[in-house]
Amino acid sequence: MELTHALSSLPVELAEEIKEYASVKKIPAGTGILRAGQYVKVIPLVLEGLIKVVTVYEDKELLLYYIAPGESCIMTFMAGLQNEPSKISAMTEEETTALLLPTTRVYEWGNRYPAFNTLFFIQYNARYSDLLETIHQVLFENMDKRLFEYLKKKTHLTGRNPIKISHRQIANDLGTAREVISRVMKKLEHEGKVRQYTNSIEII
Amino acid sequence: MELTHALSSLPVELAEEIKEYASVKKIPAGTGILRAGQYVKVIPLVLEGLIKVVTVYEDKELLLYYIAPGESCIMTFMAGLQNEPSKISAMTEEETTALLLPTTRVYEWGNRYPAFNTLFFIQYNARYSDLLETIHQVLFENMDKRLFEYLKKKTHLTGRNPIKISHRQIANDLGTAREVISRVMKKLEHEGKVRQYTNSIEII
DNA sequence: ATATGACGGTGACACCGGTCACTGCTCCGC
DNA sequence: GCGGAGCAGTGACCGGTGTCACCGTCATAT
Repeated sequence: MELTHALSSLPVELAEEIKEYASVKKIPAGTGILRAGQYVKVIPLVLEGLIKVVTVYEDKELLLYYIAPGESCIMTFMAGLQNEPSKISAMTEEETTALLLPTTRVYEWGNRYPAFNTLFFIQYNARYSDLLETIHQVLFENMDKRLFEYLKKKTHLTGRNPIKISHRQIANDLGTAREVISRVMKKLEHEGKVRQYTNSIEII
Repeated sequence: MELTHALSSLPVELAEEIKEYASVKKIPAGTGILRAGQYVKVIPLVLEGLIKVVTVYEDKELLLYYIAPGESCIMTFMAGLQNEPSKISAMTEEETTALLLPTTRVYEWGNRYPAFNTLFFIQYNARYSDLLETIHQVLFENMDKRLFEYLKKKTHLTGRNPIKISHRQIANDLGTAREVISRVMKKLEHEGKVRQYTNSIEII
């Protein structure tokens, strides 16, 4: 996604000002963007790539949602707004190019351009919905379905079908143990929903 | 909480305008405010009482969080903003007086008074954090702790200690079965953390 | 007084998922 | 080639919790 397109919903004047003060940065895959407990100085807007957001709890973690191109990590916005430390962690899942907005400017822009706020309200919205869906899955679905949904979402977001990922990775994202993933993967394979190759998994 | 105090963080001019267009309403306990799938015309700001917000999933439900005095149900805001149906349900837990803001005015106010947006950002924040905590509890804690935390929060929010509530109610809120609550309550009682009377529960 | 309905208590049971212990495989670096 | 690291597969086990069946108690309505 190009920069101009990402800002197309905003007044031209504001878009120009953003381009002036924000910087575009290319971030390699697997880079930590935000650690829980950390304070924040920039708000990223993803242009290309994929960021994943997780919550950590007593050495276990859980994938909360992904941030796709055109979206922003509002947790950083939130953290800056109330000057609170972040409750979540974020890292790049793919190589990612992002527009980095300095927090100080962001709040100023919000005051001067009402449309700028709408953008963040929409983001809050999306994240809230994501969390709600995560809750539903965690509480009401069993591993079979959670795992399958996870794989589907992953192929959909990355655009790759045999995806390269280890069982351990999946277990981390779903907040469970590796053995469990092994077991359930076998079951899914048996049901003809997935196929496993060395080093990768294909959805059918 | 009085109306003027609730609006004290806003510019006087805006507060006056709000008082002009919004209406204060007293709602009896147990009234449905918002049903999942419904569209919204007013945004409530709680002045007195307590609203609870739940999500429904295949005839089971789960308490997401409470809305205390001074807070607002941003899900209604969200629903109005994108004209989407609500994904959650809300009802009064206690008799509640609320300030009802007509959605059309709200967006206009957001445009004219930047400070008004901040108020909603803070609310979004609070709800996001609530959801995150709910996720932690559901995924990482067992029933013992979930139930105890639930009771603690309830006494804290209502200000009553022997609280009047049925096992079935609790089970609904925690998204589990009545028998489970019976069982775990016995355990908590045995551990000396709670006491059960006919019709009510006391925390120790 | 009796019937009805809501509530709580309880035992038996099954299932899911977390844990442990161990095996075998592949890919490296030395 | 050898050893170590990381990964997947597996069987055994167990604890938590959802479910079923059933009973006793209490309050209320008829």
